[in-house]
Amino acid sequence: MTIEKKEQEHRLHDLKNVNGPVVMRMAPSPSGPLHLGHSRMAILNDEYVKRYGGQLILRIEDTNPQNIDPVAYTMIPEDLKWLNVNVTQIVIQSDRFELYYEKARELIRKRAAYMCTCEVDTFKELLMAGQACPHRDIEPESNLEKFQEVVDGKNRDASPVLIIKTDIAHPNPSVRDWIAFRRIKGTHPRTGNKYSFYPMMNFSVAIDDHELGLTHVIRGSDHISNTEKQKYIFNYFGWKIPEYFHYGNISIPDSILKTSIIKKGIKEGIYSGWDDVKLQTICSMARRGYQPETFRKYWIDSGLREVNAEFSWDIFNSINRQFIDSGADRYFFVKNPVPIKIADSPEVMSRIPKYQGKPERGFREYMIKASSELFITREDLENIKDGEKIRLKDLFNVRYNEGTFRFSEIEPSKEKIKIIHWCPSESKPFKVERPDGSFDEGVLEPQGIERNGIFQFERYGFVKKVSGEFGIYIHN
RNA sequence: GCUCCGAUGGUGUAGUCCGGUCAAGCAUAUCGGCCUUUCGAGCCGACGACCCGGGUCCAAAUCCCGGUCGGAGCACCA
Repeated sequence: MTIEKKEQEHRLHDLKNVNGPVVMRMAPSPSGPLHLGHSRMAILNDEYVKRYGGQLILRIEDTNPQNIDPVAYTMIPEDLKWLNVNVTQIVIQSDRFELYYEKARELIRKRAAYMCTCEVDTFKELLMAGQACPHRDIEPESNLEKFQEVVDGKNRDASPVLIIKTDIAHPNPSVRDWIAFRRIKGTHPRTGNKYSFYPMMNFSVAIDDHELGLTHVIRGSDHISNTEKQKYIFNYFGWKIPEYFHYGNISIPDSILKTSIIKKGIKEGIYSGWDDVKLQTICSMARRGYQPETFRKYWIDSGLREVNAEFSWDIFNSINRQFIDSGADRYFFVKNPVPIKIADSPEVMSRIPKYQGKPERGFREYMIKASSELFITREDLENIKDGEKIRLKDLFNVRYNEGTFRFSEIEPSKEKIKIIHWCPSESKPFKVERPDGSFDEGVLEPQGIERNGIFQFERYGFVKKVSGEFGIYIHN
């Protein structure tokens, strides 16, 4: 009997209620460029649109002028392009304020929304007690008037809000009569000072999800109660509610993802910019040598569950390794180099394959003079025992005795001995930046100097080489 | 305060909706071996899991109830 292993490909589960093409969206706020966490929703949405056909809308949610960094308007589409996410339409919410106002007026006329000028604390207290605020039953005409006044920017001193009527006794207090618009001070990067009464995310999202014809919305579990709130809008208008799926949040260890912290860090010089190696922004990870395919495979493999999970750098790096390994020629980089002299060695030509098992890729060749000086890492030197024989990879064997290396033989030993890498004396200084911002300093073999790109430095790790003297560590 | 969700090996997951093909798949980690020279890449192999209790059923990782544990979110950010 032969046991056949069934090859199981990781596959995202199907979406519910798919009838024909889907319309989906991703909706980042433009507080900065996209990061690793964002890439998940982008790729997952993209995968489903690829599966079913349809539209993928990028909707930039810039309805809070205090939370916008203008660079995001250009960086977000670039990040998505790099991730190979196929956006079919871009919608910017700040283009649509008039639409939101119009829908708000309709809701006021339906007695589904009202203007309120209660103090924040008073309003909250009433809500917690399940009591209506005195403004709740004011006639639509009066509300429309007040709404228009605020939209027109009159009565600057008060802090009016537009509230959506839901259920004042709803078991979840946060679902009870929620705020749809509030006044925000500050200049909007795209609309300037034209508007000051801004829609809350729950309002603009509900309107746009309908107006843009969304069929399926997948988003984080942090939106569960928002979905409930937004459904009130759909019901007031009699709109068809999209199919929602809420996935669990992924916590990404050892990462800095909060744009506010990143911006502060950039200002203070802790980070060199959005693409600083210490950050997990898409632009940084791209610069560091991560591949777009890695993001996609990782997120598909992780699946789409309602449970929260933890991101695994081990697995992510392992996937990336699969994508970069075959393209990465090997070179010797000796970190913390120590020059050693080999006694009694003959002149030898060392011929090292650029890629093990693929001679067609070529060789690195070095003529090593008799009794030459070479570099090895301090770590290797410290670990050599007196009397030990070791192999200098693709060169010859040496024996270490009382502080001196003596040539032993060219042919590889039959017995197992330690194999270490080395660099010829004419190697050049080279620096590698680590993901924590520290630097490894050493020497790189001469033939590795000219070429830039992704390489594996043997026994060290994969490095994205950006110049003749500098590279960025990717992972081992 | 309230609402919601989940529990599969060290880690990340597939399977759970529609119970049998699951004596549980994949990946990663670890360990071992192999590449007639990478301790760190690659290839091969091994190890290793269905939270607990009860119920339904011929049959439960899968359905129901209880418990325990864990997580998340919300109240003028998105």
